[in-house]
Amino acid sequence: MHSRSRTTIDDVAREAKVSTATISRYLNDPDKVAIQTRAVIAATIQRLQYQPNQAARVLASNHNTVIGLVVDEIGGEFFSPMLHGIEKATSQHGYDLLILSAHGKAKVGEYPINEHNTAGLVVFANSLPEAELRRLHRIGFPVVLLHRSSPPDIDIPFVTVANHAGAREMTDYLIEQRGYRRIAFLEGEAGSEDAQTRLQGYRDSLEVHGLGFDPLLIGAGGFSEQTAHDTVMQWLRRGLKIEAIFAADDDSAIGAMSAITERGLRVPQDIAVVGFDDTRLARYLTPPLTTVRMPIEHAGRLAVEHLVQVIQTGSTEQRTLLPTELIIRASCGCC
Amino acid sequence: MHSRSRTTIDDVAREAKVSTATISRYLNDPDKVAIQTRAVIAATIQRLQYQPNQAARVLASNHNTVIGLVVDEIGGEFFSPMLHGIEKATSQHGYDLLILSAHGKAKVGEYPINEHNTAGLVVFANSLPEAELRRLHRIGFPVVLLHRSSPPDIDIPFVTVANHAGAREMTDYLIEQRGYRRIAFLEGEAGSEDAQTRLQGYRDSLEVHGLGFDPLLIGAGGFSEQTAHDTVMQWLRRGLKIEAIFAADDDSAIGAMSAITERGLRVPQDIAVVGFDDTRLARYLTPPLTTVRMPIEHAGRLAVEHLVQVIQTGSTEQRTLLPTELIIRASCGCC
DNA sequence: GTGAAAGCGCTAACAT
DNA sequence: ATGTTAGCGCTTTCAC
Repeated sequence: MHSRSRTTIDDVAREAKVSTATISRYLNDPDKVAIQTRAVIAATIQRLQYQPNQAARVLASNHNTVIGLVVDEIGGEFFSPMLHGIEKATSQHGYDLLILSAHGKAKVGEYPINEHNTAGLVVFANSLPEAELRRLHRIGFPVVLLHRSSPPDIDIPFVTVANHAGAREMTDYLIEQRGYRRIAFLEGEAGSEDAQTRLQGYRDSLEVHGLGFDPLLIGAGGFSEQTAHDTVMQWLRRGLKIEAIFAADDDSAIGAMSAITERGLRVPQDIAVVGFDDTRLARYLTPPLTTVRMPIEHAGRLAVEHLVQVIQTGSTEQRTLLPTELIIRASCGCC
Repeated sequence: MHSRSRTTIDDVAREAKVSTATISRYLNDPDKVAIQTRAVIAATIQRLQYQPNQAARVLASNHNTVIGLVVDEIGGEFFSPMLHGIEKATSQHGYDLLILSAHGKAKVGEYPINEHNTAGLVVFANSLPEAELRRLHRIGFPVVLLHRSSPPDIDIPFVTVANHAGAREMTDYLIEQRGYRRIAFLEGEAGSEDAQTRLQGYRDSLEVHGLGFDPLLIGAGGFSEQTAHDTVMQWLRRGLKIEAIFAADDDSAIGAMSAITERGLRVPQDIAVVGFDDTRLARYLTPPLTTVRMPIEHAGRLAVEHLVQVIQTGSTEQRTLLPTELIIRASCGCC
């Protein structure tokens, strides 16, 4: 453990021959201090290498400039742009960023980032259990949800994307433009709202087109290359008849493609594959991946901006649904 | 701003009819509290939805479990695996992670994450100026550098990869196995030690093979797809004769490849391209990218583990140099 | 096993 | 413009 730092505000005050209050003023609003005094203090701080103790400042002022981000696990193609957007917006607004990977680690009421060390929280998907969300909401603490909506009976602002419309559009396209009938779906992670909504979009499209829903055509993708690969491998071994695979995200689309290729089949001639997200990888795949583009970075930025608004004004847009866009490349058999 | 939280340790103490000291003991070491008292306290905490104030705990105990990570900007293919490694190791050792994107924002002595709110720091590349590094070192604060070495006259532990050997090996391969003579090099970011060391590895290989060093064959890559693209475009327009391009990282290799393709040339038949890092994208490119694999995630994990060791025991390995590995794919013209 | 009380380093009235 | 002082919420001796 690090020993207590030697230099405190008292040391500086003593050396500069002023009171601690003046040092504090200098730190928080230099204009309130005479210009000559300012110079003396600056020199003393420099000489003593004084570093204000944040914990003490927060405690005394009940005011802090840290924005917390709760995620479950950092990984996959998805996180990089999201973090980038969040980080940029955070520093633009003069806040620091505290990232917690919750991993479902703590019990409710035991999260190491909460109302005491942050000014507000961006909560990704279901990285926090609903009980903790409710507790935060009850005490009026600023929270913005990202990639999930608010529990129905309370109203926490959220930023998410049009998953249902995107999935619906993609499926419509596969049916109407490409003429596929037997379209399999690789589900996302259990419990993920994104995952569930995309599945619903797919099902609704099938229904509208009078195509029966076949449970055999639904498999686990887990937002993971490996999981998707294994599922598709099984389908293929069993000789399941499939014309196209709609993967709930690009990572699982990659897994699907590699499984198909390994079985000696071709994408899209034998089986078409499409994804969701349009991560950076998508256009580099062979064939390039048809997918639904999500404004990942933008969503991250918006979440922070809304949070800052809540922190500063007490309120913000309740619900933000960002549009998606169909990106047609070769993997769907269009060209 | 969030108003002060309603429930404090005093409230709990009063309601539970014990002293604050007992609550504190319960929080820090329940065994020191009688079992019946424990139950009462637990119930009271639950009922009052009490959340200990971290700032106050840190202040009073001078002890915290946050590990700080300083980066300059989150983005690119590189960060995702690095953060993943860091995050995993951090939580495995029971610490929380505070990430600061420094962006060269603060003056020395003004960093929002320092000895007061963290138990130690992992500092990525040159996200912190040397003066701050020296200050931290002077006060004996635990720091581990990642992807840079220690300033020569002091000894801060660091974890980095064998950039020189990797670049050297790659260049040797291009010359000896592929027979290229005119090999251009796309430099990395100015000031980056990784960048500089890779360039040196390239130059040393040329020299050993009796190939003169041609300054015209060195261009800006900036660890960026765009920068590299522009540089290569210029080279091509000027009709510079090049057999191969060694990009200082995979991102810039992608830019090089797209510039070549846009000019109607082929990789590798007309110009070979190789990169450095082996990010996830590399194998999906067309053609797949020959590159130098770096254990990015592992390096991140190690940095944290060494830091934890410093925090807990006061010392650790001074220098860790992780090996790289040549990954031969099609972009170098091998197949 | 538990309580009383003195801080931790700083801020924010309130004085002067 | 500057000093005095009472906390912020918690931990930690030292008694009992």
